[in-house]
Amino acid sequence: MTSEPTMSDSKNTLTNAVHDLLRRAIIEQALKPGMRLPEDTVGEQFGVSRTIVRHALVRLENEGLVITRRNRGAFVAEPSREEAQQIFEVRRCLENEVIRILCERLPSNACDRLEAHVRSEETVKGKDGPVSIRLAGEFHILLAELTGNEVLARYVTEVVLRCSLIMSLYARTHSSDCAVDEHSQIIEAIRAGDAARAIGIMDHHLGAVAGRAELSPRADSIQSILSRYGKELAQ
Amino acid sequence: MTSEPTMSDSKNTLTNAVHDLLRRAIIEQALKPGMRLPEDTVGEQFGVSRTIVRHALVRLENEGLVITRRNRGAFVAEPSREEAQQIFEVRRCLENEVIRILCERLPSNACDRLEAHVRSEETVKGKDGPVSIRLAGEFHILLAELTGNEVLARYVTEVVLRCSLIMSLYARTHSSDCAVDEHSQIIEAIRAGDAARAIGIMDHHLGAVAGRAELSPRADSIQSILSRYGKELAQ
DNA sequence: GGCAAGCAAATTGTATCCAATTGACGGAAA
DNA sequence: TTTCCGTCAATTGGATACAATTTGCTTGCC
Repeated sequence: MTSEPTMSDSKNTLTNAVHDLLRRAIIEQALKPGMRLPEDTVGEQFGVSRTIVRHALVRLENEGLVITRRNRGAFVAEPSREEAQQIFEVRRCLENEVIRILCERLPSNACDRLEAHVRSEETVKGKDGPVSIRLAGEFHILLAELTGNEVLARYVTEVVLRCSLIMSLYARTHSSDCAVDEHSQIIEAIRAGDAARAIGIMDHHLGAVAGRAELSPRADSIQSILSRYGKELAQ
Repeated sequence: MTSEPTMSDSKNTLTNAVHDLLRRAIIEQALKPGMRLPEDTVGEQFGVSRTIVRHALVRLENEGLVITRRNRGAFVAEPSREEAQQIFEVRRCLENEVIRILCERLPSNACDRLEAHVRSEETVKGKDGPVSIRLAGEFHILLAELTGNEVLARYVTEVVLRCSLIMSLYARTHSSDCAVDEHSQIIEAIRAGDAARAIGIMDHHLGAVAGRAELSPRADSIQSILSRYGKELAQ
C-alpha cells in the first residue's frame, strides 16, 4: 500500500518515477507551498527532459498538489482556508463511507495489516518529522484500500494527500500522539462491527486534525478581503 | 455550468479544447468503449500535434474515461461490472452529501436554476439520444456545483461522467422518463429542507439508474468467463 | 498443417528545437 | 520623484525528430 501501486506502476516508468518523487517531496514538505517548480530545473535534477517533468506536473495538478499558471509555470499548491474546509468536508464524507463498508465486509487479514501499521506509527511517535505526517496519512489510505473499492480508495488518497499539504500550511503543531491512539480506537470499533462508534471516532479524529489547522477565524482569500475596499479601480 | 468552466478554462487553451471535445465525444457515444485513440490520428483530426493530444489523454485517463497501455496507446475505457458497482457506490455516497449540504445551505437562485434545467430536460424527453443522457448527468453536476464546494463538485462530475459511460455499455434502455420526474421530486424535497426524504429519493433514483444496467448477474471479466471453459489449452 | 523465429510496420516514449508570452529592469518624460 | 513605456532575459507552449517497444505477418522448419 505504501505508495507505488498507483495503478500505473509498470507503465510510463520515467513519468511515474518523477511524479511519485515530487509528490513525496511535497507531502514531506521538502518542497514548501508556493515554491516554484521550473520544468528544466526539475528535469536536470532527475536527469530527464522537460517532457517527462511536464507530464508529471499535469498529474500533480489534477491531484490538486500543484497549480500552474499560464506561461508562468508550476507552483506547489497553497490551498486557501476555504479550499481546505471543502477538502475536509469531502474527506469526512468519504472516510465515513469507508468505515461503513469495512464494518460490513472486513477482509480477513485487515486487522493485522492495520495494527502493523499503527505499530510502525508508534515507532516514530514523538518525532514530529515529515515521516510521521506521511505515516498518519497512509493509515487512512490503507483503510480505504481495504474496502476493495478502488475508486473510493483513489479519492481518499487524493484528499488525504491534500490534507497533509494543508496541515503543513496551517497546523500549529503536528502532535500526532492522540492521532495514533485514535487510530487504534478506530480499528477496535471496526473489528467490533460498531459502525456508529467508529464513525463517531473518525469524525472526532478528523475534527481534531482540522481543528489543529486554524481554518475558520481569519478571512483568507485576498479577493474576499479586498472586495470590501471597493472595486472601482478595476475598470 | 454546462461544460466549459472546468477551472482551467482560460489556460492551456488547446489542450483544454481537445480534452473537452474528446470527453464529450466519449459521453455521447460517438467514441465507443474500447475504441482506439491513436495520438497522431486525433492530432491530425484537430490540427494539433501529438503533444497536445497526449496531455488531453493523460487527463482523460485520470478521469477514468480512457485507459492507456504502455506502447499500445489509449482506448476509451470499458469499465467492468465490478468497477461499475464501485463507481455507483461512491456516487451514492457523494450525492447524499450533496443533498445534505443543500438542505442546510441552499443558494437563493438554486431552485430556479434547477427547475430551468429540468425544463430543458423535458424538451428532449422521449428521445433516448445522446443529448438526453448528457442532460440527465448534468442535472446531478449542477446539483453538486450549487453546494459551493468545488472539490465535491469535481468528484461528483467525474463519477457522473463515468456513470454515463457505464450506462452506454450496460444499460438496456435509457428511458429517462422516470428520471426527469425524480429530478423534480428531489428539487421539491430539497426546497422543503427534508434531507431524509431527498436522500431517499436520490437513493431510489440512483438505484433505478444502476438497476437499468445489468450489473450483478453476469460475471464479466473475460478470464472469469473463459476459466469455466477449461484452462488446458494455455499450457 | 501447425508452430517458432525473424522481419517489417506502426505506435508510443523521450529528447530537442523554435515560437510566444510574461515579468523585470532601466531609461525617459511629466 | 513618480509614472510610463520599451527592451530583454527567462520560462513555458507547442511541434518535430529520433529511439524503443510492441504487433502482426511472413517465412521456414518440423
